[in-house]
Amino acid sequence: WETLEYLKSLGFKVNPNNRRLDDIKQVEDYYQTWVEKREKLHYEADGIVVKVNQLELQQRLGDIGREPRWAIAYKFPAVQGTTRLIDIGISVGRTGTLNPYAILEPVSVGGVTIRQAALHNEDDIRRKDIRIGDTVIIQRAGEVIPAVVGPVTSQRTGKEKEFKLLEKVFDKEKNRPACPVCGSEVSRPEGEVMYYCSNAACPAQAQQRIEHFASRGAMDIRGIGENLSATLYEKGLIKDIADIYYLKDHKEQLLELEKMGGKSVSNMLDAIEKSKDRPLGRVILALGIRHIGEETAELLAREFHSLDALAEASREELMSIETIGPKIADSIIAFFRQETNRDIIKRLRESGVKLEEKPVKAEALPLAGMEFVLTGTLEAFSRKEAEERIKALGGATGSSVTRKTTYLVVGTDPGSKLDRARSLGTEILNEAELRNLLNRKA
DNA sequence: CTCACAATACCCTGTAAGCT
DNA sequence: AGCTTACAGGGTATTGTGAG
Repeated sequence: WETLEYLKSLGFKVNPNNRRLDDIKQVEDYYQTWVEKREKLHYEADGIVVKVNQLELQQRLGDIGREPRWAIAYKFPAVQGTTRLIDIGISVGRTGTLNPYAILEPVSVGGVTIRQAALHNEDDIRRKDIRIGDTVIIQRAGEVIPAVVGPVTSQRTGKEKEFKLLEKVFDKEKNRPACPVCGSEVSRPEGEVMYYCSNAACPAQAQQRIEHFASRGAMDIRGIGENLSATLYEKGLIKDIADIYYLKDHKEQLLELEKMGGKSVSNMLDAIEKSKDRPLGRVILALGIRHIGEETAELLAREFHSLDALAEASREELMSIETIGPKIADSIIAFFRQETNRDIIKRLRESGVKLEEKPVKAEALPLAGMEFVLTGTLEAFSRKEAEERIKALGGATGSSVTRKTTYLVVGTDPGSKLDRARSLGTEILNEAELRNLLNRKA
C-alpha cells in the first residue's frame, strides 16, 4: 500500500477502482486492527498471515521448497534496542566464505539476550557505516533473527574504528592475510562480495561438509549435528563424508568419546545405516556441490536417475536443462572432475549407499496412454502450463484431433478442432473438467 | 539475434529457544 | 547437552522481456 501511495506521489495514475487495491487496503486495515489488539492478547503474536483462500489457486501457485507461494507473513514492527559493538569476528563457512559477525555487549531485546549477530560482508558493513566501538541499533527480524540495523552516530566519540577484513585476518608471521582457521591464503574473486579461504581441505570446511551431508534436508542422519561432526573430524574418525559409513568399524573409539555411551553409539550407527537409501536428490544435495540446493538437486535426480550418469554429463547436456546455466553446469563438472570427490563417491557406493533411482515409469503414471489436445484460450492456465501438468502426470499432448486423441480440452473461442472432435466422437472437456481431472489424479 | 535490465529462483549463513 | 527448527536477508544465477 505504501508503495502505491509512493507511486501516486510521483504522479503515476492509480486506478481507484482496481479490485487489487481494495484487497491490499483490506489487508492493511486488518493488519492495523491486530497491531492495536496485540497488547491485549493473552498469547504472543508476531504478525498476520495473508493467504490465497482458493484451493485451486493455491495449487497453481505451489511451493518453493518448504515455503508456499500462496501465503505470506505480514509481521508487526520489530522490537529494537541499542548496545555497543565490541568487535567484529570472522567465521569460516562450508564453502570457505569468511563471514564477519558482530560481537555485542549482551543486551536484552524482546525478551532474549543478544550477544552476536551476522554482519554478512564487508561492503554491507561499510554501506551501513558500522564501526567497531559504535553504539548500534539491534533488532530481531521476524522476532527471531538478531540483526544490526545501523550505528547511532550521535553517540560517537571519535574512537570508533572502521572494519577492514584483510587487516582483521592479517597474519604477522606470514606477513599476509590468512584464513583464521587454517592459515591459508585469502582471496576475493573479481566482482564478488565475499572473501574465501583458498584451501578446500580447510578443517572448517571439511567439518561443515560433514554436517551438511548429515543434515535434515540432505541424508538426514539424526544425531550428527554441528558438535558431533566437529568432534568426529577432530578425532580423525571422519576425514570426509564417505568415512561416516565406516564408523561402525571403530565402535571402541566412538565409545571413548565424551558423552557417548553404548546407547548413543548404537542410535547413531542405526541412523547412519538408515540413511543409505535416501532418494537420489538428497544424495546429490548432500555432496555439497556449489550452487546445488534442494530444488536443483531434485531436478538433477529426475533428469539423470543415477549419480554416475550425472557425473558423466557434458557441459552442453547440463546446460540444455531448463534453469541450469553455465555457472551451475561448470560447478557440477568441476566437482566430478576432482579425484578426491570421485574417490568419495566410490567409497559411498562400496559401503552400500544407494546412488541411483528407478526413473518413474511413464506407464505407471495416472494419465499414461492418454492424449490431450487443447483448443481455445484457457482461463486459469496458460496453454503451456496445462500441457506441462498433463505431461507431468504421464499424459501426452497433440496438436490435432485424431482417432488416438482421448480428450479435447475446450477453452473460450475454440477452433476447428472442436468440430473435428465432434465428428470423431472424441470426449470433450471444458477447463473446469480438465482441472478436476488433473487434481483428482495428482 | 543480441543486449540490457528486471524479476524470479536458488543458495548460504547465523541466533536463540524448543525438543529429545 | 546437543540437535533441530524457525527465520531473515544477504548474494549469485537464471530466466523473461522489450528494444533495436
